[in-house]
Amino acid sequence: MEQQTQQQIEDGGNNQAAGTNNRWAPTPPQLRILKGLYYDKGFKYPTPEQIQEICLHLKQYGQIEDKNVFFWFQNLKARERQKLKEFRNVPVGGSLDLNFGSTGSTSNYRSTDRSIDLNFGSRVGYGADGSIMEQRGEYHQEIETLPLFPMHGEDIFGNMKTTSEGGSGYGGDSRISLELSLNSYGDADMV
Amino acid sequence: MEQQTQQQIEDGGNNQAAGTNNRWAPTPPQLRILKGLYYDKGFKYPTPEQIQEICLHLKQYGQIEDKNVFFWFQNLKARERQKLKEFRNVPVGGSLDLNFGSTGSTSNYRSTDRSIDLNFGSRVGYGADGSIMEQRGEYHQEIETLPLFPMHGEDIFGNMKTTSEGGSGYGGDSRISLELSLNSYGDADMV
DNA sequence: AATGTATGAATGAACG
DNA sequence: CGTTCATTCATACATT
Repeated sequence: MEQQTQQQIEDGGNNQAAGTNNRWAPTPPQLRILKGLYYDKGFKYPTPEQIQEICLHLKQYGQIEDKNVFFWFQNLKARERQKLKEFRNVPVGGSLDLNFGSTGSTSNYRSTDRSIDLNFGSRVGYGADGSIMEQRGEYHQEIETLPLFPMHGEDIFGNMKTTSEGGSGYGGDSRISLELSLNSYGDADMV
Repeated sequence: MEQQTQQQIEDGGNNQAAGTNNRWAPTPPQLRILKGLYYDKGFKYPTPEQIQEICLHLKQYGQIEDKNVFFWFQNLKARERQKLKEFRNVPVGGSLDLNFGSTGSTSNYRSTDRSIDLNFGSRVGYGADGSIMEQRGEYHQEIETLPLFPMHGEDIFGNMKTTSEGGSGYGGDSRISLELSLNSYGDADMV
């Protein structure tokens, strides 16, 4: 699969053919960066703040909004997980029986028992140097202030950024640095 | 739809011309079964488990993967919706027969069981166009955890270094630092 | 060959 | 978050 011949119509900035194209499509550079974050950095759970940072950075490579970044991560996570699960042998059917669950059926427990750290401070933490340190704590991230933005609407983010920084107390410049490793992410995908 | 004038001559079996042919095409038996499920059984929303079961069953009729089944259902549903939509815009001039082709069993249920009756050998004649009826809003059958799978499976750089907790992962890891060289902010690297 | 059509595949967006 | 919808891209055949 992966037909790469697909031309993503990278409107190098804002080629929005007025009214014709509403759907955002990542430009190659944007995609490269996003993939770099996701795969290289293992950065999969960006907080609203981080989404903004990323989005802001990606703007120089083409038109893009916060929600696009948000969806991009959401979709990738969802699809990756889906793909991953297809392995379990899941016969359980009338015609295709199963019986004796031999085969290392990877019991994917959602264990709530983690003997390790309890000091989950799931909440994002900003390093002193300004780098963002975070990553989901599994379970349910109860980031109190996390609004879970999307949902139809345009300004989903309108409320989170802007003025207050919330508890971070990190005003103004929460600059992040993306150390983009020039990997061959660019698709150039196969086929 | 399907103005069956086309005889998609897919080598009824296994055309895998190594490397040359990547795109899956249902073999006649597979197509017959799939359509039977969709039209006869009104089976339109297979769960991941059911998809696997169907796929497994169809394997005896030719090479096939879960995602193929997944896409098949997705596309069929989408295209019927699309067609119905078009109908509404048609300048109602002639005779749009809204055939309610209830080919036999009207079982429009979302089987609460994982077993799918693939043993119906009845050939159906769904040559008609949108004759599908609504079925949305059905209740969900909470089986357990659901997988799914689509999406490309490219692992080009398969770095995935991160935690990849996959499911139970509660790695202490989860701590990345997003370093985005902001220096490129001013850079005019427009695509 | 060029054009049209059916359909597999991919993915952004949105729902519950 | 898992699932579904909407659009679009890509490609195999079919048609003329």
